[in-house]
Amino acid sequence: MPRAYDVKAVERKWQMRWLDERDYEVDVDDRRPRYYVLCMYPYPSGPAHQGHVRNYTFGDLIVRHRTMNGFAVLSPIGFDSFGLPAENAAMATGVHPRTFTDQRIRELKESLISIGAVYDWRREIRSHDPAYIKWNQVIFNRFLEAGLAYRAKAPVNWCPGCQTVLANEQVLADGTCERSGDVVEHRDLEQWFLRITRYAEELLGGLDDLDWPARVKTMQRNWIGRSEGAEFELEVLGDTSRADKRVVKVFTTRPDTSFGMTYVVLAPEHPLVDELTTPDQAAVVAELRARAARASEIERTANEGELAKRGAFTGSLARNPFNGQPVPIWIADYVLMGYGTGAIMAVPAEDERDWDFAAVHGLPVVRTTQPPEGFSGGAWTGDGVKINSAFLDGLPLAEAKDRAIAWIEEQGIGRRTVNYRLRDWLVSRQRYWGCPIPVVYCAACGIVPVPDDDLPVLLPDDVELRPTGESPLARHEAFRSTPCPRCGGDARRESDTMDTFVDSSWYFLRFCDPWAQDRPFDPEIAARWMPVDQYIGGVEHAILHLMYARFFTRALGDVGIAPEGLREPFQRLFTQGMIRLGGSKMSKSKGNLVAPSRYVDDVGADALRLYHLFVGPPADDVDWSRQTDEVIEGCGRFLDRVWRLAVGQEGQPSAKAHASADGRPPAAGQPPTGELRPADLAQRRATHRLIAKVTEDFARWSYNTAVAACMAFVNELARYAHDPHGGRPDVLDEALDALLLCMAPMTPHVTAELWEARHPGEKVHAQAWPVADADLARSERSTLVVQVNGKVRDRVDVDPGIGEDEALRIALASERVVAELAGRQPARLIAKPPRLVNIVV
RNA sequence: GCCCGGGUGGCGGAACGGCAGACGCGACGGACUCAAAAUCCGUUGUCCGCAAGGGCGUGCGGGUUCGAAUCCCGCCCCGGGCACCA
Repeated sequence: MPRAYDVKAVERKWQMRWLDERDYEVDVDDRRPRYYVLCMYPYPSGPAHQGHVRNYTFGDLIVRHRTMNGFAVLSPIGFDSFGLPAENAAMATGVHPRTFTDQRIRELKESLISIGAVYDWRREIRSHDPAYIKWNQVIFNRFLEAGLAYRAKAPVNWCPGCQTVLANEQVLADGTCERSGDVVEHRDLEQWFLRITRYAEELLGGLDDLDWPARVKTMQRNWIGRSEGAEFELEVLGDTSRADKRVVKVFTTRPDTSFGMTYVVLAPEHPLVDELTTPDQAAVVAELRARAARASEIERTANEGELAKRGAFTGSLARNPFNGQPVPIWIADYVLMGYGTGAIMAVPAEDERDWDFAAVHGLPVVRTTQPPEGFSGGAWTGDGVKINSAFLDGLPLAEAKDRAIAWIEEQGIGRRTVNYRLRDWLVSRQRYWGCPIPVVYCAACGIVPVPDDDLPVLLPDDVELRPTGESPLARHEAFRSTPCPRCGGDARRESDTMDTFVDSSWYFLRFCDPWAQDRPFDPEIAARWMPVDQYIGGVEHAILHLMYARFFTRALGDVGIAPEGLREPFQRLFTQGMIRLGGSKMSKSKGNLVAPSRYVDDVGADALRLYHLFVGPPADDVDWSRQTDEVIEGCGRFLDRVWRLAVGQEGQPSAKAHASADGRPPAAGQPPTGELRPADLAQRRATHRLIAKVTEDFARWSYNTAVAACMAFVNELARYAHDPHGGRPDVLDEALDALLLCMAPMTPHVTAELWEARHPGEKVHAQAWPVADADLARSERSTLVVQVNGKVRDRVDVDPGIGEDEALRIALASERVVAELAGRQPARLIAKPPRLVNIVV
C-alpha cells in the first residue's frame, strides 16, 4: 500500500536515535519523582510474537506517557534465558544451548527495538550470565542458612517428556505437564525445596491491599487454600499386649460433625498402614497401595465409577473420642498424604466424598446436622442444628464447631489448626540449562554449601546432552567431582539445576541496581525504586511467577538481602488478554504464530502498535482473523492522514504554518489570540476536549477509546482545515500539536518525526503532557433529549447551563411533544438538565 | 460440580441508570482517472412507508425504575480458572 511517508526510514531513524541519545536511562538520584514500569521479562524464543508486541506496546506507552508527565521512569528489560527449549533444541540440532540462546536473544532484542519500545539498556539482565548465576546461588546459600531451602525425600511429579521433576504449580488439573502435555508420574526422590509455606498466611493476607485484577487475586487465594479446623488423635483399639498406645491423628474442618464419624481413612502412603493392617487384610491393602503408588494423578482421579477398588479395610479399629464408639480404619486413595495429617475422620452424612465411599462399601451413616425440610439428597454439607451429638445438640454449625474444638483441647487430644493447600516449592530440575544448585555432598560432612567466595558454580560447556532422566551434569566427571569445601576430602557436586522460576523471582530487584558487585543489589537503592509501580504481563503467570516473586521478596527481606519493609513486589498489576488464532492461543508451541515482523516491514511499527491499542480493551483476548490485516492497514491509513494533515499539501514536513513576528515558530502551547470566528472556536473546543478525553482514557487503560477519539478528531480537523470559514493557522497549530502530543506514547515514530519537523530541535517525547483548558473542554451546546413515556420524541439544542424549569419549558414547547401529548395532561415531569426531560402521561 | 469473566450491526468494538451501535473494518453508491490504484465525499441495525415518520431491537424469561445493554432474580450459551485439599 503506497504511503504518505517513508515509514521504514522514519521508524529506523528514531529507533536509532532513542538508542544513541539514551533518553530512557535513569538513575536513582534523579530529581523527578520515580516511577517503575515493568513488563514481564521474556523467555528468548526468537523474534517477538504478537503477544510480546501487545505486552511491550502497553509498557512502552506507559513509559513514554509517564515520562511526559514529569516522572523519572525506570524501564528495564532483560531475558529469562535459562530453560528447557534451548536444551531440547540442542539435543535436536547439536547447537549448544548457550549459542542457541544468545542468538535468540539477539533476534528478540532486535524485534523489541523494531517496535519502538524504549528501555534503559544498561540494566539488561540475562539469567544465564555468570553474574546473575552467582547471585542466584548466593541467595540459595542465604535461604539454606535460614532454613528456607531444604532437601527432602518426597513423592514428586515426574514428567517423562521433560525428563525432570516439576513443581505442583506446573502440573495441570488433569495431571499433565503444563509444558509438554505428558501425563505426570509419581516418584519418590530426594529433592530441594524452598519453604514458601512459611509465608502462606502472609501471602494470603498481602493480597488484600494489592491493586491487582480480582481474578488473579482469587486464583492465588484458591491456590493457597487456607482452611481452618482441628487436629485430634484417635486411639487405635486392639492388641492390648502393647505397652504404648497407638494413635491416628486426623485433620478436619468440621469438628462439629465428629459424632457422625463412622470410619477413619488413611492415605495409602500413611506410615501407620503397615502396622495397622491385620494379616487377613494384608493382600488387599498391599494391592491398593501398589496401585496408588504407580497411578498417575490422572488415573487416580479419572475412575469415579470404581470407588470399590479405591479403598481397603486395614482390619483395625479406632475409638471415636467423642462417643467412645469403635470405628473401622480404612485406607483409600481419595485421602492424600501431603495434606493435613494424611488421615481423616469420615462423616458420610455431611461429606459428599465420604457419602459416596460409604455407599460403595456399606459403611453406616449417622446424621449430625438436621438437613432442611424436604432435603432428599445424600450428604448435607450446609448449616443446620446439631442432632445425635450429645453436648452439641441444638447448636448451629459455627457454634458447634467452636464447642467441639474447645472440647478437643480440654481433653488434650488435639488443637485448633489451620491447613494450607499450598506446598513447598520443589526447585530441583534434572536438566542442564539452568542455574546449578551450589551444594556439595561429602561422605564425611554431608550437605555442604559452596562458600560464597567460590561462587558462581558455572555450567561446563562440554556436556553430552541426552534425555536420560538424570542431569547431564551428573555424567560430567570434572564438574561432579570436587573437594569438599569443608574437609577437603572427595565429594560430589549437586548435579541438579534450579527451576527457572527462581531466576524470575527477583530479577525486578536486580534491575534497580544491576551494577552491584558485592551483593545481588543495594537494598537501599532497591527500596527507592520498589515496589514496581506498574507490572504488565500475561494472565498465565497468575499463580506461578507472581506467587514465587511475592515469596522471594519477603524471604529476601528476611535474610537481609532485600529492603526489610518491602513485602510486595508489584503494587499494580495489569494482565493483558491473549492472542488467539482459530480459537486457540497463538503460541510458538502450537505453531500458529503470525509474525509481527511481517507487519513492521509492511505497514510499520506505529500502525501495528496502534492496532493492538485500538482492537479492544487491553484485558480482552484478541482474535487474529482475516479481517485483522485490513484493520492494521486502516491504522496505517489513519497515520497517513495525520501525516498529510500535519505537512499540508506540499508533501514534506513543514515548520508550523504560523510564525510570529521575528520569523521563529512560537513555542508549543501558545494559545491562539484575538478574534475567533465560530468555526475557530469550535475547533479549539474540540482540541481541548481531545486532550481531556485522551488523558482520562489513558488513566483508565481505555486505549481503544483514546485511539477512537484521535481518529474522530482528525476527521473534524481535516474538515476544519479545508473549511473556507476555518483553517486559521494558529488554531490549526494548536490542534496539530495537541494531537501529536496525545499520540506520542502510542505511535512514537511518526509523532516524533512530525514534531521535529514542526519544532526543529525538539523531541515530542520530551514535551510536557498537554493540559486541557477546562472552560474550552466543556461543551458549549448540549442536546436536550425530550422523551414522552420514556420514548425519545425530540432533541433540542440548549445551553449546558440550563436549569430545570427552563428545560421543562423548552420540552413542553416542542411541537413534536405537543402533538404527541394531544392535549393529555402530564402526570409527571422528570428533568435532568441539560441532558434529558421525560414527560409521563 | 464450584468460582470468575463474557454474550450489543456482516465483523472488532462504543455507551457515570438517561439519544444504543462512537471509532474502525467490510459492503454499497459517488467524485477524480482513458482505466486502475491511492485519495476524497456519502450511505450502511432491522421492518413498514414514495416521503414525513413510525414499529421492533443489546442471549432468553421475569422484576425494580419516569427511564435498563447497564441494577436484581431465574435460565441458556461461550471462554477461563479450580476440582478428591477432608
